Amino acid sequence: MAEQAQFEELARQLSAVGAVKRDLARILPHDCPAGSAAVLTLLGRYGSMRMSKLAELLAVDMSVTSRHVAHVAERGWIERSPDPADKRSRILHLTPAGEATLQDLSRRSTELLTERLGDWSDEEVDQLIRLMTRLRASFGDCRTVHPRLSGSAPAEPVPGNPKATVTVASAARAPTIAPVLEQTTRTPA
Amino acid sequence: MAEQAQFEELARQLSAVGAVKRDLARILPHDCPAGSAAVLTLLGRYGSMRMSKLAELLAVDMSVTSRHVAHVAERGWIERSPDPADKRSRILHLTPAGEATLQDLSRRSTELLTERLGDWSDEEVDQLIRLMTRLRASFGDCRTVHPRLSGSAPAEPVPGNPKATVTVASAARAPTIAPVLEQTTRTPA
DNA sequence: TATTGTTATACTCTATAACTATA
DNA sequence: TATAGTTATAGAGTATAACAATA
Repeated sequence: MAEQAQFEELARQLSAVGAVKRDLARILPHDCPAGSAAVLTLLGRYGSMRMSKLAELLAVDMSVTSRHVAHVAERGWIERSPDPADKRSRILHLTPAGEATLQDLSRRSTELLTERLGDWSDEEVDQLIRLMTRLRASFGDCRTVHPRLSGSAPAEPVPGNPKATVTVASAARAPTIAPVLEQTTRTPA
Repeated sequence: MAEQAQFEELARQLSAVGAVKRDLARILPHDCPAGSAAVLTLLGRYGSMRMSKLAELLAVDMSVTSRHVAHVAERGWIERSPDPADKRSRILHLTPAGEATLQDLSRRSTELLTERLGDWSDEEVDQLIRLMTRLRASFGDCRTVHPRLSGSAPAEPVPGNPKATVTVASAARAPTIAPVLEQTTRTPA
């Protein structure tokens, strides 16, 4: 069990990591803000899905997701087809233009990270990824995705079948401090 | 050297960590948004300093710092005394009320983190702190503070003299991809 | 002329709440 | 009644640019 001083330092680091995120956001195309990039990235990684799934993955409210999705749809990067199984739902999927944009995004962020983290070892990057994944999981992130198994393993993209429609298994976690932790991404109406 | 897939995963984790930050922000008092909390935390940790130093530590533009500082000053948590050495500057320092608020903030965040990270070991938390610190440093964060020495050690508060006015040693780093990386926290006018 | 700090403006991201269409 | 998604509104955070006072 860690001490108070450590927790305060961790809180400080979390607060300060915003500068890194903004640096990463600055290299995005002008018509593709970070929210749009996140939508494209998740659709590219996990394949077609419904709004509610995407909201879960983005870890933001459905209303926020709706805005981001509308933005990328306006630019023709995704399409929203009706869900035959539920007429209230829409299935989101990347268009070829969206795939192209995604590739551009990937190229840009990889270029920047290659520059910035040139002196990091493979293991160090991996460790940071693992710890951040675990951090999110520890925060009761029921939106943390386990595409294959709902075990305690960190979220990974579907390795061999990245285009399969995701079925998110909610991580079973009993919140203690925040008993009203939202189990959905929805604002109670 | 890490691979592209790792960098993309890291970018994804950075994007997703926002949910953790928002969780942490939700427990703040209603009149103390995250920006104010950051100001108080840094003043408490590094002691009295000028606006420009604080902007450096916050890793945001001076104009943003000015707003945050105005907010906490309005609530009587800090005071802005004139700098005898430079009449343009103001020295920021916590008031007793600010110290009290800071203690409250510390208690709240510690409580939440103790809950959420109850099953983390001391070493794991430490490792995450180290990696995040290094991440910020790698991003040319010339605002990363090394109160004592400007070596490659992670930023730590001044251990024995937390109230000493900080003198930030700029991390010497030659940006390559972004040659116009701001060496100041200032928007070019 | 350059620097410190403030203010005005605009943009992004977010949550809350109210609404519709469907289940 | 409950759920999926949309939209309107408000709040926080940020950057840019223009400004005043001082160096």
